[in-house]
Amino acid sequence: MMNDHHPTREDLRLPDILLALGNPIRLAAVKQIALGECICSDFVSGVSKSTMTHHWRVLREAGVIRQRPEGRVIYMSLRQDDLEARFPGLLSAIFCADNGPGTA
Amino acid sequence: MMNDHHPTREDLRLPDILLALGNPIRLAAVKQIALGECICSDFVSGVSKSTMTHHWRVLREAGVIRQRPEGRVIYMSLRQDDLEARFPGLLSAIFCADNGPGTA
DNA sequence: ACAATTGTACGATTCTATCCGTACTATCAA
DNA sequence: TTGATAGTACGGATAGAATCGTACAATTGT
Repeated sequence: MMNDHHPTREDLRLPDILLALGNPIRLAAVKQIALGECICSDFVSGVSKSTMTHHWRVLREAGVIRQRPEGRVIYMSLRQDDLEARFPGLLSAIFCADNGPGTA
Repeated sequence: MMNDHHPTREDLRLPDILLALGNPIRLAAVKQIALGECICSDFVSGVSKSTMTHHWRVLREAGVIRQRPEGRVIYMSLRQDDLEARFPGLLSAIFCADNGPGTA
């Protein structure tokens, strides 16, 4: 069973969010989720399934994404409203940016 | 002697910058530097001098700050222009934000 | 009921971060 | 030249992150 703890909006902490996004795999994952709700297996990363489970957990526990189990899949979405409320402009700055060399 | 490598503007990488800022001590340090150029010993963190040296290095190598040795001190400043050029709006989003619980 | 699919849980390993103390270098002032 | 100051370098301890494989659980289709 999925440990489905999501922090409340008030409990979001900026350092945790920056740390969660400060990993190339997670940043890429979040960018993809930002384009539309998706399930775990939509994301191709080169790491194993269990490693991705770990990354999804980090993102969820930092409050970046929401996981919604439905049937045998888990839909993931960006917590855009919560993040915008607490850290205005942060997501758009991150998504608009060119990540830099070696981060394609 | 200080290892004074600073990445060029083009070499800045978003994940590295987010990772560098995703630490409460470094985030606080950067917020203070953003208020004006300062020297290492201006910053009171509760950790030792050598630990702060480590944090300054992480910030410098990520390209967040610039270190300018002068006499026996090192002036530190935010690389605001470079960061704004590469990641528009990122710094202001981070500095305007309320970090959240337990991050006073 | 059975098999396939989707993802988690757990343990192990490896790598990286954080942190400290001590020793050192460089600069400045007396 | 001697001493104080500002910071780095290095080695080591501890803790945390990333990764994998295997085993498991839940759901769905046959």
